Amino acid sequence: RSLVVRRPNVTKYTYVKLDELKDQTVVSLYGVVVFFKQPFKSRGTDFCSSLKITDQSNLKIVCTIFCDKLENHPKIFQIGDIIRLHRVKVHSMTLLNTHGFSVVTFDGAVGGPVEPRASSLHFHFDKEDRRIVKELRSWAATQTLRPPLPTIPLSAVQPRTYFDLTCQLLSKAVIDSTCTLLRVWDGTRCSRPLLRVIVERSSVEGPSSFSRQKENLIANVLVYDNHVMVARELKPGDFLRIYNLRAIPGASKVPGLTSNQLEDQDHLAFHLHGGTAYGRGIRVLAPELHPKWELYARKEAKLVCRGEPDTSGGGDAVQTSKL
DNA sequence: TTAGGGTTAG
Repeated sequence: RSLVVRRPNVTKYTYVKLDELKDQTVVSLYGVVVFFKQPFKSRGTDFCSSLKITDQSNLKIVCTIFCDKLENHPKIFQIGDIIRLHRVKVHSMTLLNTHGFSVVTFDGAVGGPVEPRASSLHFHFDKEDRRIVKELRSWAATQTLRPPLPTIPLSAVQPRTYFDLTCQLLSKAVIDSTCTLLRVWDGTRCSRPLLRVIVERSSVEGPSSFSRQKENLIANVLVYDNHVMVARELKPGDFLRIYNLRAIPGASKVPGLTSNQLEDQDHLAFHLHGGTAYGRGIRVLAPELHPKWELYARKEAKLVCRGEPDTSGGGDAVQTSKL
């Protein structure tokens, strides 16, 4: 009988800076995200994540990740997120994932918890990683890495603008092969009236109607083309960030029926147009990025209901669990 | 292989 002593995995990763990249080599590195697209279906067999990263060398390097499984793509939610890439290959000053590739991301906020968001089941993470993340955060804080679009609440949305929306999906409905309706809220009331979109009850996933008070808080988001297949995977109750969403006044050219075309002239609809320009896309948010719904929603419920109890039965104030 | 950032045009 023999005793097998399993040595701990002592794989030591060496991380290079972006000004140390040599063509055709396989490297591991840390960076700060300065641009990203959520994974989108390529014309080949894989999803594609397209991003640009930087570090203390101040170079900006494009990185492209092809992977057939969505969950293996980097979990990036905003400009300034920290990313760690293992085994990417340098191709004429761009990076491509290669065999054995793995990725972990972190929020970029100085002083925040260093919580790894891994895209693989097993990953290495130790004190040294913690140190590098903190170092990169501090450096990034001295740079100007503002996102091109702010994440703003519905209450601050202006017509004819593009913005990122953090919200909860309440229900969804397939409208046709190129368009899906997402009914969402973020606990704030839009300063403009919201367009109503009427769909067949049978096509709705999730509740098909809500209390009148709640309806006033629900934004109808029409997602088109390539976003339809991402929308298919979403479940009512999911917390989402929708990138490069566009607020459009008026009921014209909205597929399906709206309640009253004339009356709804100035009502806001939200369109997620086809394509991935400007990082346009949808992402389910990691739990640590879930907004503080109780605070938002309770406050809003008071404003809306003026202290009167909600009539929907479930209560409008909090929707933290699956519906 | 695929994409190779830089607004749909509903």
